[in-house]
Amino acid sequence: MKFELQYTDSKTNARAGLIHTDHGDIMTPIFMPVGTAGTVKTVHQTELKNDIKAQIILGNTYHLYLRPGLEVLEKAGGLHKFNGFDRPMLTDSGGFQVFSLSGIRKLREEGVEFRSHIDGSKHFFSPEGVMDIERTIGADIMMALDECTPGTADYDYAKKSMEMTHRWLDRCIKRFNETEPKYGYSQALFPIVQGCVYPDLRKKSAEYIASKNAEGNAIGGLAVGEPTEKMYEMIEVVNEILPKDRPRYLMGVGTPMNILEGIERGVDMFDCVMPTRNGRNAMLFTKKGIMNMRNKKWEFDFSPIEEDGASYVDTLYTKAYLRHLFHAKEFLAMQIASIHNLAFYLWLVTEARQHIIAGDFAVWKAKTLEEISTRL
RNA sequence: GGGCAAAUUCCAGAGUGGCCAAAUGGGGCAGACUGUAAAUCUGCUGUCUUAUGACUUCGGUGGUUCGAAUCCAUCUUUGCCCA
Repeated sequence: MKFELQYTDSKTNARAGLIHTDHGDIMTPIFMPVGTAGTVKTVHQTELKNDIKAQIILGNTYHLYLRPGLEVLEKAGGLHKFNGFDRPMLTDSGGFQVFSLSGIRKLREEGVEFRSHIDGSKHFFSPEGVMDIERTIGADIMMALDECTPGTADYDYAKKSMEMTHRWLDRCIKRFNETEPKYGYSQALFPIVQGCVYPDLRKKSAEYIASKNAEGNAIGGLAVGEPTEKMYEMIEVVNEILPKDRPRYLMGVGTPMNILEGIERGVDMFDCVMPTRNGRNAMLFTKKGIMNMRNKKWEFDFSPIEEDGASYVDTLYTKAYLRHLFHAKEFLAMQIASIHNLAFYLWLVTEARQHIIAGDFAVWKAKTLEEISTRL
């Protein structure tokens, strides 16, 4: 993997760049659709590529390890061959599941033990084991195993958690360096900054992560219960330290507004379940604002979903029809909403990139932020 | 023609003297969702601009009772059975 920083905005920290991988290039800033179980829910790979114009998608170590399991993935020849998506992929390590599945896991220095959410069976994830799993999945970018600390953690907990994440990182790096990719293309390893909402911890973590000289760096443990302003503050503290010549990945974030704020603060990569999950739950993000497609107000609105929308579904279908599909609980509703939202997110970051290059990012951002935040 | 059973809030359907504006499910209305245990979850859903408040409802009418969706009489409608 190689990162090429192409433009830096003169008034903000926004950047435009290019990530080269063996599965193709990624223009940054970029949004990466989340495909936890080897699929971006309800969306075909052809739609992902041609309509949404996704340049890279995510997979998840915990989920793919449990199902379909490593034997299937290895015999398939890796996740790219298995799911038919031939563009870059990134796998999360299971660090987020330490947070989201906190009720069914035990954490210790050695690693984390999960009770499978599927059948209750026990599975131990060590940093070394996670590297092995990610090698088998074969994503272009592998994430180090971390503890995603809740945004509400107290200082002592956040400090201890961060320190363990650092020790886990060293073990990840060691194993990563001792092993080879399995399918003939290269894989990069991204470490993850933690430190909760505490600036001194974030600073310390960013320095530690930066010292590892990784091909790219991630900021984790944000948008997990802390106030949004704290999140922005932490991004600023961290990006002050993370190397400028490597991509910066803000994990799990976020709303379209969060993404613009992140870009302005020098973040290059984003992922979030919001466009797909909220889409499945009838929430649409558009250039003019946010719509709840279940609302009665759309009942007789036969105008296109979005006049100048980013994908074909926007003009192929009307608001009234999409509302009908949601009320009838038809699968197509979720498909349309997911394609629409993802296409919107990709449009947003592509547009941001163009304005960074054009030199008017700040002006564009201020105007866009207001428009897309409106409640329709 | 005779006998039996039933009619409940938008729908289905509990409730058979006070704790009933009435369970539950559906439907409807709105909200939430941030490295996906989520096609999920939450709230509201008789009227009164707020209610631990008032008022109007349980096929119609008339009774019994301190009090009725619940008991009685009668009418209407529906279903089943016998002719």
